[in-house]
Amino acid sequence: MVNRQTNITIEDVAAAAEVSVATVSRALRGLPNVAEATRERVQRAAAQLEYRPDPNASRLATGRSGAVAVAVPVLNGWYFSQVVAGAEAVVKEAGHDLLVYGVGDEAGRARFLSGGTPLRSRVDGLVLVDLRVSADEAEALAASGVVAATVGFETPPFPSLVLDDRSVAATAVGYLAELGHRRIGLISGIPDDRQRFLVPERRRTGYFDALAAAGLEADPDLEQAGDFSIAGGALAMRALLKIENPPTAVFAMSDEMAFGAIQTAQSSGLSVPEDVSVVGVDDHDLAPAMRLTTVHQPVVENGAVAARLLLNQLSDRHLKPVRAAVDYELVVRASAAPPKSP
Amino acid sequence: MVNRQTNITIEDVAAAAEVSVATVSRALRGLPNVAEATRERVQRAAAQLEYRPDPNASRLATGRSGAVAVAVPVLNGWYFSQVVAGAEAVVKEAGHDLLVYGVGDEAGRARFLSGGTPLRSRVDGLVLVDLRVSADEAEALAASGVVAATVGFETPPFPSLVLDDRSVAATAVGYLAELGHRRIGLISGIPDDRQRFLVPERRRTGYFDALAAAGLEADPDLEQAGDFSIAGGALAMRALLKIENPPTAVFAMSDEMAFGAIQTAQSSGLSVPEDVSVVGVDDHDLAPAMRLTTVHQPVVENGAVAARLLLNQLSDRHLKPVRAAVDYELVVRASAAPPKSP
DNA sequence: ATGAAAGCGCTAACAG
DNA sequence: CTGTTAGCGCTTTCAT
Repeated sequence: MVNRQTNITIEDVAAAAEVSVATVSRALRGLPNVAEATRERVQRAAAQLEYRPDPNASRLATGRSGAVAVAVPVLNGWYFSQVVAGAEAVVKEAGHDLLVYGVGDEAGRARFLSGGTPLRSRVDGLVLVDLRVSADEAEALAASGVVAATVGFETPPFPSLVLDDRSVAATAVGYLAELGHRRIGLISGIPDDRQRFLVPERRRTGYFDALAAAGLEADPDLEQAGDFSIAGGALAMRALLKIENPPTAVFAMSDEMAFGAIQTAQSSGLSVPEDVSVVGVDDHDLAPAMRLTTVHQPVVENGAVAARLLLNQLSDRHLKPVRAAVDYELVVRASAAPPKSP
Repeated sequence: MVNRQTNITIEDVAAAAEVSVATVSRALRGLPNVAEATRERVQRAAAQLEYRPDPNASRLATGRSGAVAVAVPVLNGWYFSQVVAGAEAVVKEAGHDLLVYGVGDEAGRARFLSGGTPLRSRVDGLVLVDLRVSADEAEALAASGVVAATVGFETPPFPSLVLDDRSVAATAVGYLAELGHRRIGLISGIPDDRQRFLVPERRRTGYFDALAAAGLEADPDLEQAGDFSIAGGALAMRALLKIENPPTAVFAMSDEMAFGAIQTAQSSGLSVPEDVSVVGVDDHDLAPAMRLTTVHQPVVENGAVAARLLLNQLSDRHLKPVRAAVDYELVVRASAAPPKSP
């Protein structure tokens, strides 16, 4: 037995209120079948003793943890930190704890989902952000009693919040095409990562859709992976500017990559949008300062909505899982303009 | 009793390995006094059954939770999300769970620390980021058995990681003075928030130090609160540009505020650094793209170091609390230059 | 409406 | 080196 503080337990309260522990338990949790007078007496005693139920004991007894986790690929990407913040507010509001997992690479993801990390009885629910879950994994999760809500992709047994990435990309690229651009570059996601992260693939499809709709033909040279980071975007742009017939406009799948692209363009002596136009996705906090034209999505709210979806499912496990859609909108600022006529 | 899955318990493993539960417990936790052969048999059985110990049961039995929490004022500020990310990696590496708390306003902070939120037995330790803790609160925390590590300020009984904010500010402002600026504005923190957040006050002192060292006199009109946000920085800059004799250079206490300031300057038709110089603090991911001259600090590492400090204290509670210092360094980019000669 | 008592699954003395 | 057993603090039948 570890040396621990003497803490007030339910028995102390029971003694003080001169009732049984069972009654204390009922009274404090607002359960029925407790005389009002008794309840008040118990509450007074509890308050007076500053009694705080031990969460672990009640978790053990009930099988629920009162905690939910949010798992993201990385914790310090802008998008993910916003989503986590949104989820945290809702989860805390509902009186649960929030665990966070930065799942990182593929190995981490698999370990996380497959129970190597024993999620079971650690959390009641899971918000999975942009993490692809196979049907098997989803089933395993469900079987181990955790319910999940996903944002960024659908996972059949669970409620999910999705952004129509294809249309988002098509909107951005369509805008560039309308402006008159005929060579539109693409700064996409992580190379060879289809397993893990569906977003890039879907935005890529939207890019091709928009090109086709504008009667432009795709050129594989026009695509560079940017890793969803500022540095990655900068590198991708560097590569794009080096090709034989460089693009006059670039669609970056995230604002952070767009920022990197702008940085590269400027340090290569090109001005944006005069020499090259750039459009991103997200509407990052800094997009106004960078005067970036981008497709807005309500990132913080994404986290909040996902958390709510999860909480609903938690309170009624037989609820039919819903599929919610994220609203998005093109925000025109000053990083895209018609191409210079030669 | 709630309807729960039939999960594999330690008894199942004991039965399979034909030993007692105590032996299973010892074997699996790597405790001494277990014959190697027995240990292996137990491990095999556990693996075969896919046994995962129930954390709640062991928490209840041991009194420790295997989890630590990190509390920050807000979750979606850049600095804080980086710190959280750094802490998460270390904490997970050590096999603990990480809870996050966005403590927000003063009320939230007080509730959080005073046990209204029963932290006790929820987490073993706490990383407190830029949250001021009174001696009483610290004592209460310690008494309830949680150990904390703090970053951004010192809290006597606990280990802490501090940045010499005064010198940081003096470095930035001194640089501006050296460049020849004589009217140097200050974009500071949250007005009337001394209780909660010490950073602004200390950086403010450094600002005055540097002015004095350069033989410049302080002018109250030159200070504006910026709320540590981009929008706040933008507003503060707007105010600064409106005063009678506007500054030729501005020191913003954070890069995000500096970004806001740059944005305002530019949209007012001023160019940076030709018309007005701006220096920040942090070395934000986007500082290179914004060409911001700033004082670098290793933000992610701050979180990692704090987490390590905590973990050390956790594994040996009689360790003398340490006080670690953050390294910082002026990074010169292109947002500051000598003032225009009139 | 209330109480007694049997667990929840695991750990830690204490014996052997 | 291993087993027995008594809790950890709370919830939940089942009686009353």
